Amino acid sequence: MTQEGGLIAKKLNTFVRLSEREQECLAELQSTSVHLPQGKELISQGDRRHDAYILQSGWGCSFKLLSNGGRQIITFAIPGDCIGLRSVLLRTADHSFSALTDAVVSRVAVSQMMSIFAEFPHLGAAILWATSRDEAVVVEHLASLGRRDALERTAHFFLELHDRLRLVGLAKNAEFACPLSQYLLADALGLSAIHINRVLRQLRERELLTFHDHKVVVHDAERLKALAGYEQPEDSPIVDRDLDAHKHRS
Amino acid sequence: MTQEGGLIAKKLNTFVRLSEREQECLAELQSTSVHLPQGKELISQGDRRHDAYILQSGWGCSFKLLSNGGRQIITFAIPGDCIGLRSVLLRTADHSFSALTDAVVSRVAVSQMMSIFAEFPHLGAAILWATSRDEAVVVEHLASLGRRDALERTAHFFLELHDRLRLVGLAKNAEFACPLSQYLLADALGLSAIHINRVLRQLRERELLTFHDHKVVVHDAERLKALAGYEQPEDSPIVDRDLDAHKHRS
DNA sequence: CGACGCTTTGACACAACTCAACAACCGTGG
DNA sequence: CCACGGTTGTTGAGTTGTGTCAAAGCGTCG
Repeated sequence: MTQEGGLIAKKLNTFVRLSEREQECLAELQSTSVHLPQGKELISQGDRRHDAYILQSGWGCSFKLLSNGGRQIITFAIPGDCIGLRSVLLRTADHSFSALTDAVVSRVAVSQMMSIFAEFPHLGAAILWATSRDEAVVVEHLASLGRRDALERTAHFFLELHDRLRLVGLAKNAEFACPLSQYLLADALGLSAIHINRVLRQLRERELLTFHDHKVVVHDAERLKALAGYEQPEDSPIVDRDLDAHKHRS
Repeated sequence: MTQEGGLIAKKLNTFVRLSEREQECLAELQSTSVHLPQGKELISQGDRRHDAYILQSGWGCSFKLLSNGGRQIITFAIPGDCIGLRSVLLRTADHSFSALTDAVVSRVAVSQMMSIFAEFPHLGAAILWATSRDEAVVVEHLASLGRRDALERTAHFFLELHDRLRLVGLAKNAEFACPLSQYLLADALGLSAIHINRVLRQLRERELLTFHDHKVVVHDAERLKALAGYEQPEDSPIVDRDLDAHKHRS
């Protein structure tokens, strides 16, 4: 509910309860905001060194351009997500990021990130948790591309997106706004746009899910989950004792 | 060359030069070693809480079992790799890990990991770098599954594996030992074992690469890279100044 | 020796791709 | 106001890459 510290604070609070000072630290990180027009490329594959960002509002996507002419979207970024955190330590960016809608981001320098770990290890751990969760999403995505057919894959994608949006309060129970085109879905799911269209029709005809007019409606979550082989992630907070264990050692 | 600190030290040294004390710290982490027989499952999908490990010798793989009966191998682990580091903070393991050959690992508790970040931030950053690099591999893998055909995908896989093995000194210039079966390749590359066989034959007939008798020989690296659209990762060390920047701030 | 795991090959089936055409829906400018 | 081009969505017909099924070859090991 509290917006102090932005949507990322809301997300991290799911993991560990953040103290006043940690909330403030998060809020400070996001004090300067940059506006990105739709289509703007924030990070480009091959950039020599880049910062990380926190997405305040709008949607984006990180993707790779392949030498065979294809494009693979790694993940869509929604408000409250960290951008480029994974690759700040790499010498060159291994992927691009661009804004899919008008968006607002806050820049976070590598040095700021390092300070957080030094001064607020608790908050640092929460950020690492969010990063782990993001990577778990990427890994699920990988499994989808490798071993699920088009229908399962598409169903799984929307269920996952739904859960992520819920974490930051951007989805109602069975419905959410979704500014993606069928071309974008295709590049994310490793299919052709034409086939995505056919799959969406099937989902609609089976009365499982509707994707229309930038809005997704889940009509039968249970059957959809069964079809996709979807397993709910566990977002319950872990006990703080686990994180602080190292203080009491040796 | 120096084996102190194990193969992981060799790998991390590519990133930043580690001090004596940091080397010692790494060596201490690996002081206790556990032997894993071939096929042993070290981490199982759904485990409630698990530690991280460092793989000393042998090969392993992390994978997901899907409800549709399929299996997707996320990544193969080779000596010097961290295992399960990505998901230590998650409440339940999102994937399994098992030993593909007889193997030796060292267990690293979460609390030990946290202490490293507190006491040896430099070393912690090096570990984060290795983690980032591993994730970059996963992301490339994702792009392969989504947007490369069977031939490109297989070629790309072997080139990447070759580079990873070189980082820990386990590959000669054009040749390396590889204890994988065609079934394992299939589950990693999202293909059927039968089709993998056809692809391998094609690579052999085109005199690009041979996979036989647990040994891979690269016959024409240049043409293979062109076919796969492979881009060499940059492993040059970044300047230490970047990492230490936060010490001199505010 | 036979049993088993892994590899290899052929014939056929099917999921997903490509090409081509058209329909709906914009915002823009005449 | 309507005509317009551009983008996105929809559908059909034919092609192709990859999966499935079946069977045989070959090491290895008990």
